Amino acid sequence: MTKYNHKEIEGKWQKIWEDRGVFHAEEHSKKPKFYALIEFPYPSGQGLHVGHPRSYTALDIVARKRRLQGYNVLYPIGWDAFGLPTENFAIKNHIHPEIVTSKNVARFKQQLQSLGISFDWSREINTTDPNYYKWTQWIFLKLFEKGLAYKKEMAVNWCTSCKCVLANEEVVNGTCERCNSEVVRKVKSQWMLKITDYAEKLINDLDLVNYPDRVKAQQKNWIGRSTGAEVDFGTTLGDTLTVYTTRPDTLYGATYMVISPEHAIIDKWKDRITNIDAVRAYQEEASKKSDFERTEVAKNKTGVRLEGVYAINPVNNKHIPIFISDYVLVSYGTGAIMAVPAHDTRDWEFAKKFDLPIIEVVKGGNVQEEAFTDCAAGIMVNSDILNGLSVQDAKAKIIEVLEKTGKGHAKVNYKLRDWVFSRQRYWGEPIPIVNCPFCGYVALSEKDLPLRLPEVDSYEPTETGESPLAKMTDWVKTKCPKCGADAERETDTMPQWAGSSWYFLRYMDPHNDKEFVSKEALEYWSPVDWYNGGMEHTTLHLLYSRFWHKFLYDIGVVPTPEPYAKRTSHGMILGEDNEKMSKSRGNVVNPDDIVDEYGADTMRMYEMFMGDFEKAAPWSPKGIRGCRRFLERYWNMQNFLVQGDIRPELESNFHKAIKKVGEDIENLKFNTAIAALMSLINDIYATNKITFEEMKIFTILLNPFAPHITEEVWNINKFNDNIVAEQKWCEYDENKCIDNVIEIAVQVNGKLKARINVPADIDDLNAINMAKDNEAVKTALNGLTIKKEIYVKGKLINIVAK
RNA sequence: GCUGGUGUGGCGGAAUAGGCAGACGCAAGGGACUUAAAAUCCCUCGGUAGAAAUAUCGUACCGGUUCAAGUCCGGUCACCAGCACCA
Repeated sequence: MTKYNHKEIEGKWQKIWEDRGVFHAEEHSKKPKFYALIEFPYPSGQGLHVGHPRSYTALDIVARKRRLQGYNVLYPIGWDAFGLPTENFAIKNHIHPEIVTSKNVARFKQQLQSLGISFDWSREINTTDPNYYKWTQWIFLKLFEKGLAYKKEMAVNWCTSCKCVLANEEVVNGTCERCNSEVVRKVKSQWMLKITDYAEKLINDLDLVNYPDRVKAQQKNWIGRSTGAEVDFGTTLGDTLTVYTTRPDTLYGATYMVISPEHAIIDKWKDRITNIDAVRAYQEEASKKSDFERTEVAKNKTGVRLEGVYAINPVNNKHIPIFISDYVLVSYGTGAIMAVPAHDTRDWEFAKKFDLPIIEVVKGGNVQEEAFTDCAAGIMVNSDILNGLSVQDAKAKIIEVLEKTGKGHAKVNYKLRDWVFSRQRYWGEPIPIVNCPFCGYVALSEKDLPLRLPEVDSYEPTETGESPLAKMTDWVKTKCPKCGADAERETDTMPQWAGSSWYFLRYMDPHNDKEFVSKEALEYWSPVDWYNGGMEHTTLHLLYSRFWHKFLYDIGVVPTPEPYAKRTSHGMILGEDNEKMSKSRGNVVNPDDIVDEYGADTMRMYEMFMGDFEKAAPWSPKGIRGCRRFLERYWNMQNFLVQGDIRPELESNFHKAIKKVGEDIENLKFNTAIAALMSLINDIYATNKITFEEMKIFTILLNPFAPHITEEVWNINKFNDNIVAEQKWCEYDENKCIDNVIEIAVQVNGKLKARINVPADIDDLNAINMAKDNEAVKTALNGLTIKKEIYVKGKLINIVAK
């Protein structure tokens, strides 16, 4: 037998697969379907990273196994190609982003194909293709039509480097998620999507899907549902101020009120507030701070009292002072709170600083020393009608009273904000809206889609914060689709998240030019059966795409309320130094080098073997050699191949391995599946030969992990034509997984004394008797009285003696 | 601070309806083959004591439940991720 030569084998089989189209999903199939999905890559200039294939290989293994099991598998691939890095590269090097994109895509494609991932390349999509973004725009128009897309003047997150607004989800620790530059607040008119309308469904419908708990928890956390009440406080100036609180039970403990510096009532009261200058100065100061600065000084509470006005507590008519302070956010609840310093840490700090009264209303703490917040089990005091009630009962009762008197009502609030959807950049989907001086914002009609990006000479973002498209006067100037008057196009573009919010639908029917997807394809393929991706998208792409999908479901164009039936998440591949791979650390591993030196099969094996799939794992250049050795050992088994069936002495080894590998693949335990194959090969080597039937089974089990070498072995030995086209996944027989003779551990008082071999079907009494016959056990029991004997079937005997 | 998670050899990691801790791989040491090296094959490989049989300790730390705890319960510490003045 020749030596294992990965270079010859891998190129050969990749070509055969491609020529025969063996991985193309079938149309109009009667087979059961299986839709596996990975997050389509952003084709960056750096090329593929060793992190990418971890996810792709994992689902490739599942997809290949499912094909062998008779499923019609859809495992598609495409390009999430709009976005800033490409645009920035284009600006710097004066190349059109479209050209940059197609170059990067070609590189990525070649790299992915060298890994032997069984993608259906006939369904390749690209978000920057007008035939694709036509339908992204179409979905936007549907959102607009239903009132879920609206334009609003508001304070937004502005990245000083990208010169572009960001969604809340894109701001991390006050900096830009992409470039880490400072994010400041800027008031701009922006397109928004009403994701908040779906807050409740996005939480509740997590019950319908199979996601890891950590993903569900993170999404719930981000949406941030809280239940409480809105309470109307009167004021001595006649106006009502409504506050939101999760603790209406503590209403009698409210000793002052705080409104955010941006609260609208201040303008209304400007002539009645006697210290308006001080108030204005504070507002001015607060507006200058970025969100980041505001939270940085979180410990140190600041504020100014509004002189000349009091709020009136609706339950006891007590007059309490009103402050403005930036610890109250304008964008949450009503922008106003009742402060209960006895039972809220922030209010307590503020009260201490401004020397305000602290009234205990739940017994149990020492509220002069610190806020007593952990008081859910406490009893109400100093609260008139609530005295003596539990916190829970007090909540219910006070809400009842407020509702009866019209002074308040139960209320649910969310931390989730609407999605800021416009970007002041060139390389994105144009928003298909025209601003008409007479009709306002008017949608393009469907027949005018796609609205193509105009050719421009310069894509530079502007200092003024306007989109580069605004400079294209010919393109901007248009007629109102409704009244025909002179009008202007929207010049902002959509964020990168737009195209990725529905791409999995397009894969079902990628070449359709009449509809975004045909009904038939939707009915057959929906939902995605298994979606694997990174944790970093939990509150971005994953949330956004669920929102879009739910909207599409509500308007009747998709058949399922949730897009993904099952979601799993892979851990990151770290550098050898256990740090995140990055150019600046110099610890990046290029997959091309690994494929060249060891081959794609070794690379795939190693990425699956290196650790728990769901956890981060450091790259080890030495560890990869173990996987290469394993494949060579597999290859070399051809040297001692003999005719014959599974040998009786290896029967249970094989059946156990079939069971283990199959189950482990379904449970993302690729590392232990491979370990099982390594153990099996060690067992085979111990006998110095392998039979044809054994080789066949081993080859099929290994095929999803190492598809090239297994095809070659299959082909050389003429088992039949090729695995993917003809072979079935192996079955195991539960009865044959059991050994005839099993080893049992024998303990005396919990300490291991011996191991004995017994027949598998031995009964308790005989097993214990055999154990007691053992010399080592006899010695240990010498002089002791047996108190208790425990036999755990097939595993262990424990004899308790004194 | 809140939410979720993790803590096991020199290293990556196995083992949870409680039942032999360290599977599998890497590294290391020894041996075979070789003029030599590489490759390959075989053996050893948690600590302590011992020539060995063996004994004893050992899954972050303290305590508990149990015949039996890496696994369950109570508490502590450390680290990772997400959120964070959200009332």
